[in-house]
Amino acid sequence: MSAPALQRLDPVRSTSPVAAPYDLIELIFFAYRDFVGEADLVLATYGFGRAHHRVLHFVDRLPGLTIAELLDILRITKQSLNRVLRDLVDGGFIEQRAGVADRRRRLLVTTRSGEALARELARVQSARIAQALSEAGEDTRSAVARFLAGMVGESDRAHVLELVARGRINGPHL
Amino acid sequence: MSAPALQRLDPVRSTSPVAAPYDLIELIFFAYRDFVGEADLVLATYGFGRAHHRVLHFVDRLPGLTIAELLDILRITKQSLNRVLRDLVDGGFIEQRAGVADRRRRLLVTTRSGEALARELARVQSARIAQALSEAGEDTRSAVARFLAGMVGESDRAHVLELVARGRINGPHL
DNA sequence: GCGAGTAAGTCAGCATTGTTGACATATTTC
DNA sequence: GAAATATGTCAACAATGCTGACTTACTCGC
Repeated sequence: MSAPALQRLDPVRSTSPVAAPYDLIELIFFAYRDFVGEADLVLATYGFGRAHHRVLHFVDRLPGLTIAELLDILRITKQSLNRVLRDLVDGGFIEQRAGVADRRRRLLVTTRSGEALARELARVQSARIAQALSEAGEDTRSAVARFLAGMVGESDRAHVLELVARGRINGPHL
Repeated sequence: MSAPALQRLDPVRSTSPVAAPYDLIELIFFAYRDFVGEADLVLATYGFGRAHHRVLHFVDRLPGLTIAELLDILRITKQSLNRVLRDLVDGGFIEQRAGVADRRRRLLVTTRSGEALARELARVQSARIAQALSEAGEDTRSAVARFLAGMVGESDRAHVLELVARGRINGPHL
């Protein structure tokens, strides 16, 4: 009598096909909704949107990034990118420099105010992450990082991990 | 000599202000990009987008959901919701029934084909989650769930956890 | 039963951010 | 010098958010 009861309490071990992890699917939605929503409020005071945030973030983290690399990270078209990049350049948040070895390339870097905005946005997102980690227990950090890395498409995973590591060795800005 | 070396290896314990967890910020972006991107491919074959997915998902998980509850979950306007809901109703994926106690309410339920589509989408997302969990180690599941719950805004957290639990007691569909 | 409040639907217009297609410019490479 | 490459740009369109204004149907309190 205890075996069937246990099985009922643990759907993951029920007969195939396996039950979907609906709790995680939904928590990812709610977590992401609030994670980006908070940054949106800051961005709105500058007249920017999420698209601007993504560009500013990666340029800040990977100074000297080229257009082609950025397109590869964001997976959008150059027309979409150019629209928001123009806003950031016109607003004095990002500067473009001609490439050294190849002058066709535009190396993107943040200006002083671009760096300040990028850090302000990182700060509010960091605070939320730090709070979530402290609630979940500090030992969950590496588990969460491994899980998130595993969610990235296999064909792109090595590239993503390389980018994340590249940004990190530039060191913390704060 | 070992103390400063350790400190350099653990920026979280460095002097305030604390270093931002850039790796997690970026992994959240890449993980979410690929998580929803895969479902988008399936949705496109039906002529639907992400907005349709969200509606279909929650109606499938919480049968009898009202418009007001759905608006509260998705945090969009009724005009935006109505646009995609109409597509789903016209396509025969969702049905509306008059409320029992209050006939002004529309109780939303999935049709047979709506349920099938919702499950197909849940299946591809489940596969990615299962793979990420197995790579990260199965013991990471609860840590990830706690972290994600902690990322939800505090004012909405109890509500979100209640919704996730409510969906769960309906039992796995597969 | 009547008036106020509530749940939902709708019309019109607009902003952001994605798309495709076509073409231009500057630079490098062979 | 020709072909390939990196980037920019114009135009049009689609998906999905938004605001504001108004309607319909129903419930509730008196």
